[in-house]
Amino acid sequence: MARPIEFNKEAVLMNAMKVFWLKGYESTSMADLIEATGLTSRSMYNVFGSKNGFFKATLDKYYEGLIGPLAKLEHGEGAKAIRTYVETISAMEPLNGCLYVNTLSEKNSVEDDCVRKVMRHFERLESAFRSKLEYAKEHENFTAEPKLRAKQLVSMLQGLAVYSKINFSVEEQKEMAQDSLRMIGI
Amino acid sequence: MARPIEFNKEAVLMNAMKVFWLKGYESTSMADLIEATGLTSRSMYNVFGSKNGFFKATLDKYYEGLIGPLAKLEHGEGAKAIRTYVETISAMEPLNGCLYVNTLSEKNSVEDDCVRKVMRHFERLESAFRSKLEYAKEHENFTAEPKLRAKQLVSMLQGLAVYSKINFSVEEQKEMAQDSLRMIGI
DNA sequence: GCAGTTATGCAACGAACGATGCATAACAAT
DNA sequence: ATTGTTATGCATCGTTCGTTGCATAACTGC
Repeated sequence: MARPIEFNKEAVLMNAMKVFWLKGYESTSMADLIEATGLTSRSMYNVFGSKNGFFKATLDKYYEGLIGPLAKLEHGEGAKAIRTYVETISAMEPLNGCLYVNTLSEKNSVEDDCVRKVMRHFERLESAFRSKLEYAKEHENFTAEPKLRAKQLVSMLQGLAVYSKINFSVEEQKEMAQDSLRMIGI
Repeated sequence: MARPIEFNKEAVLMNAMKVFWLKGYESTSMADLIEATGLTSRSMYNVFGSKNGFFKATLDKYYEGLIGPLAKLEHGEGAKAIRTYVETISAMEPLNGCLYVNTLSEKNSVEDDCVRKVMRHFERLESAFRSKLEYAKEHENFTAEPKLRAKQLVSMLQGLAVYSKINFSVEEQKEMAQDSLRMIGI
């Protein structure tokens, strides 16, 4: 029917995501995105509508790297599922912390729909943790309060994302996550 | 000698700090600061030199609220000192998380001297934790690895600052901090 | 009261920001 | 080959950004 799109949308989103991840939403300019993606300003606006729309699309791209482990956690059972999840996440290279955590830090700068997307993810994660911990309390040798410890797990991962900005080492990150699991009692 | 300054520097810094804290460095404009402080643009530049200089001064203002508990921690002894510190920090109202943690999240947007200031603080905190934990291992009933657990303590507090953006409740924050101390073993 | 010094008030700077108008190019359907 | 539709290339929009020049005001020391 019409002229086809020339660029690879997935590659464009991946490159844009890395820029937002590295620089943050506010301090990433359209010029930065143009340089990183090779798109023209006009094409970006045709496809994504606005800077915020573009950012939202890159959040979805980032989510693609999160949903796998999360789904596996949700469909898993007990402490084992949690260990697997935490080990997977803590082994990821933190290009610049975690894009979702960075977005929370910038929450008063980015538009609401983006913040809500991020918050929903963390709520879903906490809920999954709680569910697995409740199972572990009933059928395994976990004794603490699932609701509180689920919060601790989320908060712990968020803390790691921040800490990685001070002391970046995947090995250390993994070690800290392992120790956290031990402390939490799973 | 010359015309005296008309504004109250401490009040100006306090108001500016709150704006940076709420909105972040990048998305705080000079216009925002003018509105919040009542200063004219010209006076701000006379005193602080630049937006970054102004921000650095507000970081110092924020630090005034941190140095008290930190100094008390450093001069204290063993697990008790750590408990006191964590309880004090977790009882603070997180206007919008923690300004220092927010600054780390924006670390690729703010100038180096500001980031270094923040990083030095967390390094100093971690070092203080380690020192107290080493004492606790020798003279009290603490058994874990001080170096690793000191990192956990810093990371835990940073995690709390992020988590407070999702679920803001000082009571819950205090509860989580208490539980963290329990988990860490002090 | 005059000289020296610094803060303030006002206006405006150039640059960068996000976003858009419009002519043209590239395709599919007929 | 013509028509309809949408992407691209290019120029540029109006705003907001951080920052500054300059005349004047407010003070101290002599």
